[in-house]
Amino acid sequence: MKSRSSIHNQENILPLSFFDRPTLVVAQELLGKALVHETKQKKLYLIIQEVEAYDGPHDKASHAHRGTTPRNAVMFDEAGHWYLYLVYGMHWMLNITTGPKGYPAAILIRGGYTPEGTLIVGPGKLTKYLDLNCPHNTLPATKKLGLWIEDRGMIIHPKDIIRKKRIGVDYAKEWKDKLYNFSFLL
DNA sequence: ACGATGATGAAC
DNA sequence: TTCATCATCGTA
Repeated sequence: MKSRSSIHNQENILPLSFFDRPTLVVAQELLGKALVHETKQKKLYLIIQEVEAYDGPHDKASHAHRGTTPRNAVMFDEAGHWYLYLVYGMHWMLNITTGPKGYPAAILIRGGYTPEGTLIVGPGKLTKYLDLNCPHNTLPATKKLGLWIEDRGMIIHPKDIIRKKRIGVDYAKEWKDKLYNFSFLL
């Protein structure tokens, strides 16, 4: 039984145990969950529609495959933490870390439905819509610190999950064709 | 098809 | 300290 306040707040924040599982499993289960950004001014959310897995130390598409650096260190740490970084000098990428401590993995959140049902396509557009940038980098997603993921009971049936190659990782040799991109359509 | 735009990491 | 690279996007 959930606590009374949890029900009243309509909040069911995904716990660390959700993220501390195989990355490909977590990636698929993130579809249909609500990504919430709350500040003093406003509360924004999207229903996660497209994700992409970066899994383990050998994945050549992953920032982690050359070992730990100041930027990617959070990928090696505990699951359920945000990894936010800038690409092309202008776009913020939002990732959530997965797997046990010491195992570098994360899931890039690439698309989502707005409350009005508009599909936001692309990780840079998604962070711009939610007004996200560096402040949340490395913070836990499993506490009420302004950015978290909620289960609102939406179920995406496995047969409705579209599985594709990852985008923008053609340099990743034998890892570039892995079907680590997951999405669904309403 | 390409330029914007700046952090990152590896080489030197 | 320099330099190539980049989990992208808007304009053409």
